[in-house]
Amino acid sequence: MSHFGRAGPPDIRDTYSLLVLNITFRTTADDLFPLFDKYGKVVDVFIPRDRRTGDSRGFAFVRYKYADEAQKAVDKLDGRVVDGREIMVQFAKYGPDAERIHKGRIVEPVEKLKGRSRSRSPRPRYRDDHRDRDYRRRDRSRSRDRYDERYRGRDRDRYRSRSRSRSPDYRRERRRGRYDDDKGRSPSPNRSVSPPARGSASPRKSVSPRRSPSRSRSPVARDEKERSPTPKSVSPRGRSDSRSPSPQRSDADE
DNA sequence: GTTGAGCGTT
Repeated sequence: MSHFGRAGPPDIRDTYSLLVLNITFRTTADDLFPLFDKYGKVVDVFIPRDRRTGDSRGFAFVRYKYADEAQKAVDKLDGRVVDGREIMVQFAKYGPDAERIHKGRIVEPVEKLKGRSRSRSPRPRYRDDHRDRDYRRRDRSRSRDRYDERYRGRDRDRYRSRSRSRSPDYRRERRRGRYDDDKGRSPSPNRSVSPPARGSASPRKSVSPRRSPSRSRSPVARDEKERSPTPKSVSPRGRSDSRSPSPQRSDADE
């Protein structure tokens, strides 16, 4: 039914892929299908989602059967507000398998229709094809790197596949940008493997400044207070759960 | 519950 992209690419003999950007994170293919289908024959609608979380990335791919209809949808739906967000529809350039050309068949309406409609979107941004696209890729990481940093090194390779092979030095730089305070972590190899005893590891900085005084002053007293905050009227729900009730496990975990 | 430049799967 509306499970587009669930069974993989249906048939891309001469379908034109449109890239829909700036869509809401909760917009599904079902919402885009009737929207794009009204302007032409939509072969398939696919919305890439996260590998780990499974959430939408914020963009979708709409495949049209004809380029004229696709172009029309781009001109009509591009810049249209969907779900309260303005979406941007444009022809997909980067494909998993060079959809632009299929078996010698020219499937690139962008060149043919490029001069047809110049009104792209109310929000024209830099579209540098031969420009240094390294900075843009690095820049967009600041919003989704929170996931990338977890599986970096595995699935990340496939993402880099579509891009030109870059030196390994590049990825170090981009990740260093996030850890500005990590500039001095290199000469401290033992620091990476010395978090066993947080109570005696860093006597100088200790852990948290807020809970530090409580512990250093009277660790037992705090425990008692947390365990029995108000003897006269204790909460029936058990607010003693304020902090992790199992700190011993967390210590040896990481 | 968050995030908003960009390009895709069985």
